[in-house]
Amino acid sequence: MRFRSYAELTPADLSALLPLVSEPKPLRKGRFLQHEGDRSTAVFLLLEGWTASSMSVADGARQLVKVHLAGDLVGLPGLPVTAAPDSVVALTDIVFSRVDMDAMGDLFVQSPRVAALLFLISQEERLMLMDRLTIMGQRDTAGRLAAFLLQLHARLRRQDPSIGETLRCPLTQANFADLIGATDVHTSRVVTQLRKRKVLSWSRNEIVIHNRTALRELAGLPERVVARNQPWLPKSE
Amino acid sequence: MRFRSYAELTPADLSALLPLVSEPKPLRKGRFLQHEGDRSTAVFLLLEGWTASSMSVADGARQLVKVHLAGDLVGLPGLPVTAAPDSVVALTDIVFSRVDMDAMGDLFVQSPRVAALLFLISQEERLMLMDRLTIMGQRDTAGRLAAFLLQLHARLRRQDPSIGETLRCPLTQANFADLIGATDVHTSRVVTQLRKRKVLSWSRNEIVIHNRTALRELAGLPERVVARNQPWLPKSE
DNA sequence: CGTGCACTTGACAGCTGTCAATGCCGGTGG
DNA sequence: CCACCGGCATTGACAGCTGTCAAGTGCACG
Repeated sequence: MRFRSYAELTPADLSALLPLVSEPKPLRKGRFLQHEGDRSTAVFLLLEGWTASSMSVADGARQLVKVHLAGDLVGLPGLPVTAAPDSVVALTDIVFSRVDMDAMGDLFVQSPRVAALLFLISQEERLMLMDRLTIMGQRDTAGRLAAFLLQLHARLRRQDPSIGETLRCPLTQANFADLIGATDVHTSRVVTQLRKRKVLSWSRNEIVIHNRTALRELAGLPERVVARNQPWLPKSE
Repeated sequence: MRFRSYAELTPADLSALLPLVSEPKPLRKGRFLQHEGDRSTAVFLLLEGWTASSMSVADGARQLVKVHLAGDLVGLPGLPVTAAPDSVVALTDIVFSRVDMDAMGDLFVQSPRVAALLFLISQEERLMLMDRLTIMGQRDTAGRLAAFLLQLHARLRRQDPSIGETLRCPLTQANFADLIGATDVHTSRVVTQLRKRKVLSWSRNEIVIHNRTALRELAGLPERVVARNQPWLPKSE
């Protein structure tokens, strides 16, 4: 669970979270959780698997805005608007649950601490988007790819520290291209170069980082360090 | 105030907000509210004027991540991390106030409704970043400029509907270049083209939109419509 | 063994960055 | 009142990264 990154959860906190989720439902790879333009601004909790949210522009091109991992809340940015801004597609077979918004309202009343943690997580999402925006504006394709790999690796490693420098993921090179705003062709060329320079190895579903320093230099952004247990957070109960 | 975009504020709501802000302080144009890397992760409320937050990458290039207007909270994305991720510079003479984080914690306890509104505003910020990310990945400089102008105009118009199609702002073309990830030289060329096509006029501090449809097409993203008075929001009191 | 998806490679064009010089305008000082 | 100055914007020439089109390879799966 994302919450634990910021503070310990008491039993009371955990029970406050329970009403948010209903029964888990499965969905096949390739199916959509939501389409852009949908009137229902639903929120989901991803329980297993990978999803991606994408936004498409006039000429049909699409940008992958975010990759969701198990434990991530999906759809929050659609909350303030009347139509879903992004499509959410399952990159693998997944298990998800719908989040009841009335329960979300109650959460703010009954568990200020958990609400504050949810707030913190949203700020972290903002920061990740700011980083990606900066990278997109200032770095070439190699730098963009490096930055995204580092960000994704950090997220995966938070879930499972035992992965070391290995990144197992269902994303294709075309997916990475959509994530960093490049074409699949050019992304392939860049990957080939990074392989030649022994920065990483990259086979179908497994990427291994060999030279993290080189990736950091390509990316050009500092690592973000999470601040845990902030003193201003409301106490549990 | 941003909050009013989403719901009416009762007197109780307003009084819940008061402890957040201390005495207003002025700051000269060009001075910094915060530097990237600062250990203090402070939050500010901008009361008058314009600020911009920027992130710089290894080679010295910098990306303007966001332009803040009066009423905006500044520094929230720095909350989850130990060092300030962005620098905040005053684009004009400004008046600001520091936000007391303990009061922020109390806000979650004592006014769930206002906390939920703060949460909604953060989701809106996320959405704006997602839009900008998509634009950066998928559109050329003309499209990026168009999209940013539309987004900025919508924000200004929310504050003051009487501005019509005119956009008065202290941003230079070099600022716009940093905002959309282009060089000042190329931005100037694109502005010249848009002028020739009678899409807009652009003089030092005043931009007038003549053909909004053309801008929308260049941008390639739909307009976002705010959903007010959502039923799940906690009631006041 | 055939089919489809993912990836690779080559050739070429175009958008955009870089370098450099010039023009414009408001503010300052003589 | 006029000359100078600095910030901002414009224009030209050229190189380079990246997109596009197209063909080909390799691997997984039925």
